Amino acid sequence: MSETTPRRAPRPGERQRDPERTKARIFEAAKAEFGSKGYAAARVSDIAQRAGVNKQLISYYFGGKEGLYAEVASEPFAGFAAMTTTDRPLADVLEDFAKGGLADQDQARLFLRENMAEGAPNEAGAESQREFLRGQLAYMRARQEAGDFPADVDPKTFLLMLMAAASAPMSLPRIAEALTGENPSSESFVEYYAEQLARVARHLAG
Amino acid sequence: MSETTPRRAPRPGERQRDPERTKARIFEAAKAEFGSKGYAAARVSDIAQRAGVNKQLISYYFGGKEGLYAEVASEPFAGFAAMTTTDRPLADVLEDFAKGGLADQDQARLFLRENMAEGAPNEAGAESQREFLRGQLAYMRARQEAGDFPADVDPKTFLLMLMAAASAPMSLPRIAEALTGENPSSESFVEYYAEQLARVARHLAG
DNA sequence: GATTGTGTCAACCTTAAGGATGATTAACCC
DNA sequence: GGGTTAATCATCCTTAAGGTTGACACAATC
Repeated sequence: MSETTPRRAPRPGERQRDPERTKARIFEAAKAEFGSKGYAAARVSDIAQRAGVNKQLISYYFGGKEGLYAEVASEPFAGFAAMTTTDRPLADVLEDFAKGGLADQDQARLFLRENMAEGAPNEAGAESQREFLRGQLAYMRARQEAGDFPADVDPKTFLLMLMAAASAPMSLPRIAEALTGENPSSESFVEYYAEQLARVARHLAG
Repeated sequence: MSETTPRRAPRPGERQRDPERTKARIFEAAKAEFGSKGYAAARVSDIAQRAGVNKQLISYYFGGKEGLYAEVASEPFAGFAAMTTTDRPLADVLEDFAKGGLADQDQARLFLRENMAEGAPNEAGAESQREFLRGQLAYMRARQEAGDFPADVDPKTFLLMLMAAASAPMSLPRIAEALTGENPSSESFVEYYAEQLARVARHLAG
Protein backbone atom coordinates (compact mmCIF):
# COMPACT_ATOMS: atom_id res chain seq x y z
CA MET A 1 0.00 0.00 0.00
CA SER A 2 1.64 3.18 -1.18
CA GLU A 3 1.49 6.30 0.92
CA THR A 4 -0.67 8.99 -0.59
CA THR A 5 -0.38 11.71 2.02
CA PRO A 6 2.51 12.70 4.21
CA ARG A 7 0.66 11.67 7.34
CA ARG A 8 0.25 14.62 9.71
CA ALA A 9 3.27 16.67 8.93
CA PRO A 10 2.11 20.19 9.76
CA ARG A 11 4.47 21.66 7.24
CA PRO A 12 5.81 25.18 7.96
CA GLY A 13 3.55 27.50 6.02
CA GLU A 14 0.54 25.18 6.00
CA ARG A 15 -2.66 25.49 7.92
CA GLN A 16 -3.25 22.52 10.16
CA ARG A 17 -7.03 22.81 9.97
CA ASP A 18 -8.56 23.29 6.57
CA PRO A 19 -12.00 21.85 5.90
CA GLU A 20 -11.72 22.18 2.14
CA ARG A 21 -8.42 20.43 2.00
CA THR A 22 -9.69 17.71 4.32
CA LYS A 23 -12.82 17.15 2.29
CA ALA A 24 -10.82 16.98 -0.89
CA ARG A 25 -8.40 14.49 0.59
CA ILE A 26 -11.21 12.26 1.76
CA PHE A 27 -12.86 12.54 -1.62
CA GLU A 28 -9.75 11.47 -3.48
CA ALA A 29 -9.01 8.66 -1.09
CA ALA A 30 -12.56 7.43 -1.47
CA LYS A 31 -12.35 7.40 -5.24
CA ALA A 32 -9.24 5.28 -5.03
CA GLU A 33 -10.59 2.85 -2.48
CA PHE A 34 -14.06 2.48 -3.96
CA GLY A 35 -12.58 2.26 -7.41
CA SER A 36 -10.14 -0.47 -6.65
CA LYS A 37 -12.20 -2.57 -4.24
CA GLY A 38 -15.82 -1.69 -4.85
CA TYR A 39 -18.29 -0.27 -2.37
CA ALA A 40 -18.80 -3.31 -0.19
CA ALA A 41 -15.16 -4.26 0.10
CA ALA A 42 -13.95 -0.73 0.74
CA ARG A 43 -13.26 0.11 4.39
CA VAL A 44 -14.09 3.46 5.88
CA SER A 45 -11.01 3.25 8.07
CA ASP A 46 -8.82 2.58 5.03
CA ILE A 47 -10.20 5.62 3.30
CA ALA A 48 -9.52 7.73 6.36
CA GLN A 49 -6.02 6.37 6.70
CA ARG A 50 -5.25 6.98 3.05
CA ALA A 51 -6.54 10.53 3.41
CA GLY A 52 -4.48 10.95 6.55
CA VAL A 53 -7.43 11.94 8.71
CA ASN A 54 -9.54 10.50 11.48
CA LYS A 55 -12.30 8.24 10.24
CA GLN A 56 -14.96 10.13 12.09
CA LEU A 57 -14.50 13.02 9.70
CA ILE A 58 -16.15 10.93 7.02
CA SER A 59 -19.37 11.04 8.98
CA TYR A 60 -18.79 14.67 9.79
CA TYR A 61 -18.37 15.82 6.22
CA PHE A 62 -20.24 13.26 4.14
CA GLY A 63 -22.71 11.62 6.47
CA GLY A 64 -21.03 8.25 6.49
CA LYS A 65 -19.85 5.68 3.99
CA GLU A 66 -23.03 5.69 1.95
CA GLY A 67 -23.14 9.44 1.62
CA LEU A 68 -19.50 9.56 0.66
CA TYR A 69 -20.02 6.96 -2.03
CA ALA A 70 -23.06 8.75 -3.40
CA GLU A 71 -21.09 11.93 -3.71
CA VAL A 72 -18.04 10.32 -5.22
CA ALA A 73 -20.09 8.25 -7.66
CA SER A 74 -22.15 11.18 -8.87
CA GLU A 75 -19.19 13.26 -9.87
CA PRO A 76 -19.53 13.78 -13.62
CA PHE A 77 -17.14 11.43 -15.34
CA ALA A 78 -14.14 13.40 -16.49
CA GLY A 79 -13.51 11.12 -19.46
CA PHE A 80 -16.85 12.26 -20.82
CA ALA A 81 -15.93 15.83 -21.39
CA ALA A 82 -14.28 17.77 -24.17
CA MET A 83 -15.00 15.49 -27.10
CA THR A 84 -18.35 16.61 -28.33
CA THR A 85 -17.25 18.52 -31.35
CA THR A 86 -18.99 16.81 -34.21
CA ASP A 87 -16.46 17.33 -36.95
CA ARG A 88 -13.39 15.49 -35.73
CA PRO A 89 -12.88 12.05 -37.28
CA LEU A 90 -13.97 9.08 -35.22
CA ALA A 91 -10.53 7.53 -34.89
CA ASP A 92 -9.10 10.67 -33.29
CA VAL A 93 -11.95 11.05 -30.86
CA LEU A 94 -11.71 7.39 -29.97
CA GLU A 95 -8.03 7.70 -29.29
CA ASP A 96 -8.62 10.62 -26.97
CA PHE A 97 -11.38 8.75 -25.23
CA ALA A 98 -9.18 5.73 -24.63
CA LYS A 99 -6.47 7.96 -23.23
CA GLY A 100 -9.02 9.86 -21.20
CA GLY A 101 -9.39 7.07 -18.70
CA LEU A 102 -5.75 7.51 -17.90
CA ALA A 103 -6.29 10.97 -16.51
CA ASP A 104 -8.20 9.68 -13.53
CA GLN A 105 -7.90 5.93 -13.34
CA ASP A 106 -9.58 5.73 -9.98
CA GLN A 107 -12.64 7.43 -11.31
CA ALA A 108 -12.65 5.28 -14.41
CA ARG A 109 -12.55 2.10 -12.38
CA LEU A 110 -15.25 3.42 -10.11
CA PHE A 111 -17.36 4.21 -13.13
CA LEU A 112 -16.99 0.68 -14.47
CA ARG A 113 -17.88 -0.81 -11.11
CA GLU A 114 -20.88 1.43 -10.68
CA ASN A 115 -22.04 0.47 -14.14
CA MET A 116 -21.92 -3.23 -13.35
CA ALA A 117 -23.62 -2.84 -10.01
CA GLU A 118 -27.24 -3.67 -9.71
CA GLY A 119 -29.74 -1.84 -7.62
CA ALA A 120 -31.03 1.68 -8.05
CA PRO A 121 -28.52 3.67 -10.05
CA ASN A 122 -27.20 6.90 -8.71
CA GLU A 123 -29.75 9.44 -9.89
CA ALA A 124 -27.48 12.44 -10.22
CA GLY A 125 -24.90 10.56 -12.23
CA ALA A 126 -27.49 8.74 -14.32
CA GLU A 127 -28.94 11.89 -15.81
CA SER A 128 -25.63 13.42 -16.81
CA GLN A 129 -24.66 10.08 -18.28
CA ARG A 130 -27.84 9.91 -20.32
CA GLU A 131 -27.10 13.38 -21.53
CA PHE A 132 -23.61 12.36 -22.52
CA LEU A 133 -24.86 9.32 -24.40
CA ARG A 134 -27.34 11.41 -26.35
CA GLY A 135 -24.50 13.64 -27.43
CA GLN A 136 -22.22 10.77 -28.34
CA LEU A 137 -24.95 9.13 -30.36
CA ALA A 138 -25.54 12.28 -32.36
CA TYR A 139 -21.83 12.44 -32.99
CA MET A 140 -21.78 8.80 -34.13
CA ARG A 141 -24.61 9.40 -36.57
CA ALA A 142 -22.76 12.35 -38.02
CA ARG A 143 -19.59 10.34 -38.40
CA GLN A 144 -21.48 7.52 -40.03
CA GLU A 145 -22.80 10.01 -42.57
CA ALA A 146 -19.26 11.18 -43.08
CA GLY A 147 -18.21 7.63 -43.86
CA ASP A 148 -16.08 6.97 -40.78
CA PHE A 149 -17.69 3.58 -40.32
CA PRO A 150 -19.92 1.38 -42.48
CA ALA A 151 -23.52 2.33 -43.12
CA ASP A 152 -24.89 -1.10 -42.30
CA VAL A 153 -23.92 -1.11 -38.62
CA ASP A 154 -26.22 0.22 -35.95
CA PRO A 155 -24.61 3.33 -34.45
CA LYS A 156 -25.98 2.65 -30.97
CA THR A 157 -24.56 -0.81 -30.90
CA PHE A 158 -21.32 0.33 -32.44
CA LEU A 159 -20.96 3.05 -29.83
CA LEU A 160 -21.36 0.41 -27.16
CA MET A 161 -18.63 -1.71 -28.74
CA LEU A 162 -16.27 1.23 -28.89
CA MET A 163 -16.82 2.23 -25.29
CA ALA A 164 -16.18 -1.31 -24.14
CA ALA A 165 -13.12 -1.65 -26.34
CA ALA A 166 -11.75 1.70 -25.21
CA SER A 167 -11.98 0.74 -21.56
CA ALA A 168 -10.44 -2.70 -21.98
CA PRO A 169 -7.24 -1.87 -20.09
CA MET A 170 -9.35 -0.95 -17.08
CA SER A 171 -12.09 -3.55 -17.41
CA LEU A 172 -9.86 -6.51 -18.24
CA PRO A 173 -6.56 -5.60 -16.63
CA ARG A 174 -5.52 -9.15 -15.90
CA ILE A 175 -6.19 -10.33 -19.40
CA ALA A 176 -4.32 -7.32 -20.69
CA GLU A 177 -1.35 -8.08 -18.51
CA ALA A 178 -1.36 -11.79 -19.28
CA LEU A 179 -1.44 -11.01 -22.98
CA THR A 180 1.13 -8.27 -23.22
CA GLY A 181 3.25 -8.74 -20.12
CA GLU A 182 2.94 -5.05 -19.44
CA ASN A 183 1.25 -3.15 -16.67
CA PRO A 184 -2.08 -2.15 -18.25
CA SER A 185 -2.40 0.99 -16.18
CA SER A 186 1.01 2.32 -17.14
CA GLU A 187 0.99 5.40 -19.26
CA SER A 188 3.03 3.77 -21.99
CA PHE A 189 0.61 0.90 -22.36
CA VAL A 190 -2.50 3.06 -22.45
CA GLU A 191 -0.94 5.30 -25.07
CA TYR A 192 -0.01 2.32 -27.16
CA TYR A 193 -3.41 0.75 -26.77
CA ALA A 194 -5.23 3.95 -27.72
CA GLU A 195 -3.08 4.29 -30.81
CA GLN A 196 -3.84 0.73 -31.87
CA LEU A 197 -7.53 1.26 -31.30
CA ALA A 198 -7.50 4.35 -33.49
CA ARG A 199 -5.66 2.39 -36.13
CA VAL A 200 -8.34 -0.26 -36.21
CA ALA A 201 -11.01 2.40 -36.42
CA ARG A 202 -9.29 3.96 -39.41
CA HIS A 203 -9.48 0.66 -41.24
CA LEU A 204 -13.24 0.86 -40.94
CA ALA A 205 -13.53 4.14 -42.79
CA GLY A 206 -14.72 3.81 -46.35
CA MET B 1 -35.74 -11.51 -5.54
CA SER B 2 -36.97 -14.34 -7.71
CA GLU B 3 -37.28 -17.84 -6.31
CA THR B 4 -34.80 -20.25 -7.77
CA THR B 5 -35.68 -23.44 -5.96
CA PRO B 6 -39.02 -24.81 -4.83
CA ARG B 7 -38.05 -24.38 -1.19
CA ARG B 8 -38.15 -27.72 0.58
CA ALA B 9 -40.81 -29.49 -1.39
CA PRO B 10 -39.84 -33.14 -1.01
CA ARG B 11 -41.42 -34.01 -4.29
CA PRO B 12 -42.82 -37.53 -4.66
CA GLY B 13 -40.10 -39.50 -6.37
CA GLU B 14 -37.26 -37.32 -5.06
CA ARG B 15 -34.70 -38.11 -2.44
CA GLN B 16 -34.86 -35.63 0.40
CA ARG B 17 -31.18 -35.98 1.19
CA ASP B 18 -28.77 -35.91 -1.66
CA PRO B 19 -25.33 -34.43 -1.09
CA GLU B 20 -24.54 -34.09 -4.77
CA ARG B 21 -27.73 -32.24 -5.48
CA THR B 22 -27.20 -30.02 -2.47
CA LYS B 23 -23.63 -29.18 -3.44
CA ALA B 24 -24.71 -28.41 -6.98
CA ARG B 25 -27.48 -26.14 -5.77
CA ILE B 26 -25.15 -24.22 -3.53
CA PHE B 27 -22.64 -23.96 -6.33
CA GLU B 28 -25.15 -22.49 -8.75
CA ALA B 29 -26.59 -20.12 -6.18
CA ALA B 30 -23.08 -18.95 -5.35
CA LYS B 31 -22.27 -18.23 -8.99
CA ALA B 32 -25.38 -16.11 -9.24
CA GLU B 33 -24.81 -14.20 -6.02
CA PHE B 34 -21.08 -13.67 -6.44
CA GLY B 35 -21.59 -12.81 -10.08
CA SER B 36 -24.21 -10.19 -9.51
CA LYS B 37 -22.91 -8.60 -6.30
CA GLY B 38 -19.25 -9.46 -6.06
CA TYR B 39 -17.49 -11.34 -3.29
CA ALA B 40 -17.66 -8.75 -0.55
CA ALA B 41 -21.27 -7.78 -1.08
CA ALA B 42 -22.54 -11.33 -1.44
CA ARG B 43 -24.15 -12.77 1.68
CA VAL B 44 -23.68 -16.36 2.72
CA SER B 45 -27.23 -16.45 4.00
CA ASP B 46 -28.55 -15.20 0.66
CA ILE B 47 -26.68 -17.92 -1.16
CA ALA B 48 -28.11 -20.52 1.19
CA GLN B 49 -31.60 -19.15 0.79
CA ARG B 50 -31.34 -19.10 -2.97
CA ALA B 51 -30.13 -22.69 -2.91
CA GLY B 52 -32.94 -23.61 -0.56
CA VAL B 53 -30.65 -25.03 2.12
CA ASN B 54 -29.38 -24.14 5.55
CA LYS B 55 -26.46 -21.78 5.50
CA GLN B 56 -24.35 -24.06 7.64
CA LEU B 57 -24.09 -26.46 4.72
CA ILE B 58 -21.83 -23.96 3.02
CA SER B 59 -19.27 -24.49 5.72
CA TYR B 60 -19.96 -28.21 5.68
CA TYR B 61 -19.37 -28.68 1.98
CA PHE B 62 -17.07 -25.86 0.97
CA GLY B 63 -15.36 -24.73 4.13
CA GLY B 64 -17.04 -21.35 4.32
CA LYS B 65 -17.55 -18.36 2.09
CA GLU B 66 -13.96 -18.12 1.00
CA GLY B 67 -13.69 -21.76 0.04
CA LEU B 68 -16.92 -21.59 -1.87
CA TYR B 69 -15.75 -18.57 -3.79
CA ALA B 70 -12.42 -20.18 -4.60
CA GLU B 71 -14.18 -23.21 -5.99
CA VAL B 72 -16.73 -21.25 -7.97
CA ALA B 73 -14.15 -18.84 -9.35
CA SER B 74 -11.77 -21.56 -10.45
CA GLU B 75 -14.30 -23.36 -12.57
CA PRO B 76 -12.93 -23.20 -16.11
CA PHE B 77 -14.83 -20.52 -17.96
CA ALA B 78 -17.36 -22.17 -20.22
CA GLY B 79 -17.22 -19.39 -22.81
CA PHE B 80 -13.59 -20.37 -23.40
CA ALA B 81 -14.30 -23.74 -24.85
CA ALA B 82 -15.08 -25.05 -28.31
CA MET B 83 -13.64 -22.28 -30.45
CA THR B 84 -10.03 -23.25 -30.91
CA THR B 85 -10.25 -24.55 -34.44
CA THR B 86 -7.86 -22.40 -36.37
CA ASP B 87 -9.56 -22.35 -39.75
CA ARG B 88 -12.89 -20.68 -39.07
CA PRO B 89 -13.08 -17.02 -40.03
CA LEU B 90 -12.65 -14.50 -37.26
CA ALA B 91 -16.08 -12.96 -37.57
CA ASP B 92 -17.81 -16.29 -37.01
CA VAL B 93 -15.70 -17.19 -34.02
CA LEU B 94 -16.25 -13.75 -32.57
CA GLU B 95 -19.98 -14.08 -32.97
CA ASP B 96 -19.96 -17.39 -31.14
CA PHE B 97 -17.79 -15.94 -28.43
CA ALA B 98 -20.15 -13.03 -27.88
CA LYS B 99 -23.08 -15.41 -27.69
CA GLY B 100 -21.09 -17.69 -25.43
CA GLY B 101 -21.49 -15.43 -22.45
CA LEU B 102 -25.19 -15.88 -22.75
CA ALA B 103 -24.98 -19.56 -21.92
CA ASP B 104 -23.97 -18.87 -18.35
CA GLN B 105 -24.38 -15.21 -17.59
CA ASP B 106 -23.70 -15.67 -13.92
CA GLN B 107 -20.34 -17.18 -14.65
CA ALA B 108 -19.54 -14.52 -17.21
CA ARG B 109 -20.27 -11.74 -14.74
CA LEU B 110 -18.25 -13.52 -12.11
CA PHE B 111 -15.38 -13.80 -14.54
CA LEU B 112 -15.45 -10.08 -15.26
CA ARG B 113 -15.54 -9.24 -11.58
CA GLU B 114 -12.71 -11.60 -10.77
CA ASN B 115 -10.69 -10.07 -13.57
CA MET B 116 -11.11 -6.56 -12.17
CA ALA B 117 -10.36 -7.60 -8.63
CA GLU B 118 -6.95 -6.93 -7.23
CA GLY B 119 -5.05 -9.16 -4.92
CA ALA B 120 -3.65 -12.59 -5.60
CA PRO B 121 -5.47 -14.11 -8.53
CA ASN B 122 -7.01 -17.51 -8.20
CA GLU B 123 -4.19 -19.85 -9.13
CA ALA B 124 -6.21 -22.68 -10.59
CA GLY B 125 -8.20 -20.40 -12.83
CA ALA B 126 -5.20 -18.30 -13.79
CA GLU B 127 -3.32 -21.16 -15.38
CA SER B 128 -6.20 -22.40 -17.50
CA GLN B 129 -6.81 -18.81 -18.54
CA ARG B 130 -3.22 -18.37 -19.58
CA GLU B 131 -3.51 -21.55 -21.55
CA PHE B 132 -6.64 -20.27 -23.23
CA LEU B 133 -5.01 -16.98 -24.14
CA ARG B 134 -2.05 -18.73 -25.71
CA GLY B 135 -4.45 -20.66 -27.89
CA GLN B 136 -6.47 -17.62 -28.84
CA LEU B 137 -3.35 -15.69 -29.71
CA ALA B 138 -2.17 -18.46 -32.02
CA TYR B 139 -5.57 -18.40 -33.63
CA MET B 140 -5.41 -14.63 -34.08
CA ARG B 141 -2.02 -14.83 -35.75
CA ALA B 142 -3.33 -17.43 -38.14
CA ARG B 143 -6.33 -15.30 -39.00
CA GLN B 144 -4.15 -12.27 -39.51
CA GLU B 145 -2.14 -14.31 -42.01
CA ALA B 146 -5.40 -15.26 -43.65
CA GLY B 147 -6.29 -11.60 -44.01
CA ASP B 148 -9.18 -11.46 -41.56
CA PHE B 149 -7.82 -8.26 -40.07
CA PRO B 150 -5.16 -5.76 -41.12
CA ALA B 151 -1.51 -6.66 -40.95
CA ASP B 152 -0.51 -3.47 -39.18
CA VAL B 153 -2.41 -4.10 -35.94
CA ASP B 154 -0.86 -5.96 -33.06
CA PRO B 155 -2.73 -9.26 -32.64
CA LYS B 156 -2.36 -9.25 -28.84
CA THR B 157 -3.85 -5.82 -28.53
CA PHE B 158 -6.52 -6.58 -31.06
CA LEU B 159 -7.50 -9.72 -29.18
CA LEU B 160 -7.89 -7.62 -26.06
CA MET B 161 -10.14 -5.20 -27.90
CA LEU B 162 -12.30 -7.98 -29.21
CA MET B 163 -12.71 -9.64 -25.85
CA ALA B 164 -13.72 -6.36 -24.28
CA ALA B 165 -16.10 -5.55 -27.12
CA ALA B 166 -17.63 -9.01 -27.02
CA SER B 167 -18.41 -8.74 -23.34
CA ALA B 168 -19.86 -5.25 -23.52
CA PRO B 169 -23.43 -6.32 -22.73
CA MET B 170 -22.17 -7.82 -19.47
CA SER B 171 -19.51 -5.29 -18.59
CA LEU B 172 -21.50 -2.15 -19.44
CA PRO B 173 -25.10 -3.26 -18.94
CA ARG B 174 -26.38 0.13 -17.90
CA ILE B 175 -24.83 1.91 -20.82
CA ALA B 176 -26.22 -0.77 -23.08
CA GLU B 177 -29.68 -0.33 -21.66
CA ALA B 178 -29.56 3.44 -21.72
CA LEU B 179 -28.49 3.35 -25.34
CA THR B 180 -30.81 0.76 -26.76
CA GLY B 181 -33.68 0.71 -24.32
CA GLU B 182 -33.49 -3.06 -24.26
CA ASN B 183 -32.52 -5.46 -21.52
CA PRO B 184 -28.89 -6.24 -22.32
CA SER B 185 -29.05 -9.70 -20.83
CA SER B 186 -32.04 -10.76 -22.89
CA GLU B 187 -31.40 -13.43 -25.46
CA SER B 188 -32.67 -11.28 -28.29
CA PHE B 189 -30.32 -8.45 -27.47
CA VAL B 190 -27.24 -10.62 -27.12
CA GLU B 191 -27.99 -12.32 -30.43
CA TYR B 192 -28.41 -8.97 -32.11
CA TYR B 193 -25.27 -7.60 -30.56
CA ALA B 194 -23.20 -10.62 -31.54
CA GLU B 195 -24.42 -10.33 -35.10
CA GLN B 196 -23.49 -6.66 -35.26
CA LEU B 197 -20.08 -7.37 -33.82
CA ALA B 198 -19.46 -10.01 -36.47
CA ARG B 199 -20.57 -7.56 -39.10
CA VAL B 200 -18.02 -4.99 -37.99
CA ALA B 201 -15.33 -7.65 -37.96
CA ARG B 202 -16.15 -8.60 -41.54
CA HIS B 203 -15.57 -5.02 -42.59
CA LEU B 204 -12.02 -5.35 -41.34
CA ALA B 205 -11.17 -8.26 -43.62
CA GLY B 206 -9.09 -7.28 -46.60
C1' DG C 1 -36.41 -53.57 12.34
C1' DA C 2 -32.41 -51.98 15.11
C1' DT C 3 -27.87 -49.62 14.42
C1' DT C 4 -24.76 -46.50 12.66
C1' DG C 5 -23.11 -42.74 10.17
C1' DT C 6 -23.83 -38.90 7.36
C1' DG C 7 -26.74 -35.06 5.82
C1' DT C 8 -29.32 -31.23 7.64
C1' DC C 9 -30.83 -27.78 10.68
C1' DA C 10 -31.69 -24.15 14.51
C1' DA C 11 -29.52 -21.59 17.89
C1' DC C 12 -25.67 -19.45 19.74
C1' DC C 13 -20.93 -17.10 19.54
C1' DT C 14 -17.39 -13.89 17.82
C1' DT C 15 -15.74 -10.21 15.57
C1' DA C 16 -14.99 -6.67 12.29
C1' DA C 17 -16.77 -2.60 10.71
C1' DG C 18 -19.61 1.49 10.62
C1' DG C 19 -21.37 4.93 13.49
C1' DA C 20 -22.10 7.86 17.84
C1' DT C 21 -20.32 10.56 21.88
C1' DG C 22 -17.76 13.68 24.19
C1' DA C 23 -13.27 15.86 24.86
C1' DT C 24 -9.76 18.87 22.80
C1' DT C 25 -7.71 22.48 20.21
C1' DA C 26 -6.89 25.45 16.28
C1' DA C 27 -8.75 29.44 13.90
C1' DC C 28 -11.57 33.52 13.65
C1' DC C 29 -13.62 37.82 15.75
C1' DC C 30 -14.01 41.58 18.63
C1' DG D 1 -5.69 38.47 24.20
C1' DG D 2 -10.10 36.36 25.72
C1' DG D 3 -14.20 34.03 23.87
C1' DT D 4 -16.71 31.46 20.53
C1' DT D 5 -17.16 28.35 16.90
C1' DA D 6 -15.76 24.88 13.95
C1' DA D 7 -12.54 21.15 13.01
C1' DT D 8 -10.34 17.12 14.63
C1' DC D 9 -9.53 13.16 17.34
C1' DA D 10 -9.71 8.93 20.67
C1' DT D 11 -12.93 5.97 22.68
C1' DC D 12 -16.92 3.47 23.09
C1' DC D 13 -21.29 1.29 21.21
C1' DT D 14 -24.12 -1.52 18.05
C1' DT D 15 -24.95 -4.72 14.83
C1' DA D 16 -24.73 -7.52 10.83
C1' DA D 17 -22.52 -11.33 9.09
C1' DG D 18 -19.68 -15.41 9.06
C1' DG D 19 -18.64 -19.30 11.72
C1' DT D 20 -19.27 -22.97 15.38
C1' DT D 21 -21.77 -26.32 18.17
C1' DG D 22 -24.68 -29.76 19.26
C1' DA D 23 -29.16 -31.86 18.35
C1' DC D 24 -31.82 -34.54 15.12
C1' DA D 25 -33.33 -37.45 11.35
C1' DC D 26 -33.04 -39.82 7.01
C1' DA D 27 -30.97 -43.66 4.78
C1' DA D 28 -27.88 -47.46 4.16
C1' DT D 29 -26.54 -51.99 6.22
C1' DC D 30 -27.07 -55.92 8.68
